[in-house]
Amino acid sequence: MKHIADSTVRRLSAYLRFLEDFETRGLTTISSDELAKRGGTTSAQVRKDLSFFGSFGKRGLGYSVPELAGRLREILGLGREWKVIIVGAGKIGAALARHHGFQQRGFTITAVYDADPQIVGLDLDGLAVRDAGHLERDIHRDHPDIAVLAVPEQAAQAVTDRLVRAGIKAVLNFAPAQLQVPPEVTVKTVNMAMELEGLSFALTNRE
Amino acid sequence: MKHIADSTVRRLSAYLRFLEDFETRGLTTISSDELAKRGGTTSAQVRKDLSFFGSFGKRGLGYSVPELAGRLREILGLGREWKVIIVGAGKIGAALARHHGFQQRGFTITAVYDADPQIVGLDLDGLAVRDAGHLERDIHRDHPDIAVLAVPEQAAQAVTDRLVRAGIKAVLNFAPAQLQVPPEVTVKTVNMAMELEGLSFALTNRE
DNA sequence: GAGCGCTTGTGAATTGATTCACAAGATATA
DNA sequence: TATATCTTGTGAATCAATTCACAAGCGCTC
Ligand SMILES: NC(=O)c1ccc[n+]([C@@H]2O[C@H](COP(=O)([O-])OP(=O)(O)OC[C@H]3O[C@@H](n4cnc5c(N)ncnc54)[C@H](O)[C@@H]3O)[C@@H](O)[C@H]2O)c1
Ligand SMILES: NC(=O)c1ccc[n+]([C@@H]2O[C@H](COP(=O)([O-])OP(=O)(O)OC[C@H]3O[C@@H](n4cnc5c(N)ncnc54)[C@H](O)[C@@H]3O)[C@@H](O)[C@H]2O)c1
Repeated sequence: MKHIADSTVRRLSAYLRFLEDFETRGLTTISSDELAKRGGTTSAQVRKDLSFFGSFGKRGLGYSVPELAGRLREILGLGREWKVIIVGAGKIGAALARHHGFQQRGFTITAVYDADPQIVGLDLDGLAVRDAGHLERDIHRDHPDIAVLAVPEQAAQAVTDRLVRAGIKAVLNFAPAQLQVPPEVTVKTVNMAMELEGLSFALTNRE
Repeated sequence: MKHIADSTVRRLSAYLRFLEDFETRGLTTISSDELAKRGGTTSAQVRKDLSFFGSFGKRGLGYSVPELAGRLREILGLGREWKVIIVGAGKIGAALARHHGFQQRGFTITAVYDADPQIVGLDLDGLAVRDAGHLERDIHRDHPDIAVLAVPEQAAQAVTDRLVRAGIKAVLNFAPAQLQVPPEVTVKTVNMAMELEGLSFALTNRE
């Protein structure tokens, strides 16, 4: 398959969210223009994004809301359950573990780990924090798909190396670090400090 | 000034982080190539990024670490304190309020708000959660620079409208919503569901 | 079933970002 | 002062993403 840009995937994800909203409001068809308005883009962009994967619309009519939603779920790989583990049960890790919004898109948090004996064993809305020493054993046994990294910056690379060695192929990283991984592993980093600095730049260099 | 791409600003932010690391390790000069290796980019990219703002290096030598760090702080607007308020003191809002990592870059959390009377008054590491009803009054009085939005999706647009009307010009949004704001307001959205879906896509469409 | 209004799908054109490649400046050495 | 070595700064070239623009398809009406 042709290479798909990251920005395209993000927009597909946004389109799906809008479609689900339209679906609950009982609408059955939608045009690329309505979808674009909702997502702050253009109708040509919407059609181009979809065209990488096939043609899902009807000329003169638009797209069937449930059909397009289904296609997008398929494209994004949301037709199955993904097992997610969280490493680091501190402030951000605990907030994520107790967030139930990911479940509805098929991301199930199956385990949470920490290295601090004070934290191991704590209950996070029904999930007991496990000992990070058992990470490898558990990964070999349970085969989680995605690891969320919520440990301090200094520990981030070392924990990543352990995860990768144990077979993890996808990491969502919250530490403000540029992680080194082999090419078959995908990392997405959420760097809040960087976002704040982007705002600082915008406020400073407003013309 | 010429328009600067978002991706450029993010890289500048990353360079600054590396420079600070080099600084603590006692290094005094660095080449664009070393900076590039550390940030997973190329030396030409580093030099091009910097060239938008001036020429800070010495041919044959590289860049002075403390000087370049200073210039980057200036460019990013980090030479001052930014007052940040957090709206929504739930799981994610509380985690952010209790995170002390933003302070060292000059982002001071000055207040946290919530609409739930059960939550108003709670102490978050020394910050008392204020009543969201006082948002406008407090913004007029304290002039915060940046608002972090950590309220449920359904409340996000309404709260944003209130913030914008009260004069806020920069918003860091954690709700999975595409916020509508006038052009003089900058919004950055951290959408974790979208990041997870990006990983799902990568795992599914691996060639 | 011809004509009209609407919207898709997609090559072509354009705009934007990254990479190339090299002249020119800086230091060091003799 | 001449020469060798290194690395910047930047136009030009390439690569990538977005926008344009329009032929073609679909449904509706008469
Ligand atoms: N809290 C926030 O709002 C926030 C915001 C932005 C970025 N971050 C980043 O997220 C990461 C976590 O932040 P936090 O505020 O949750 O910190 P925290 O100190 O509250 O939590 C970190 C947890 O990781 C655990 N840990 C340390 N080493 C470990 C290891 N090797 N294996 C397993 N667990 C380990 C610690 O015991 C601790 O419980 C940091 O990198 C931080 O910079 C946090
Ligand atoms: N917790 C997470 O890990 C996580 C992850 C991804 C995204 N998010 C998003 O972040 C947002 C907050 O999530 P959360 O898990 O912290 O939810 P939460 O329910 O724990 O907290 C939300 C808080 O906002 C407050 N609130 C509601 N309306 C308000 C208003 N009008 N003014 C001020 N405060 C108001 C509520 O009282 C509550 O305390 C949501 O949009 C969620 O989708 C959270």
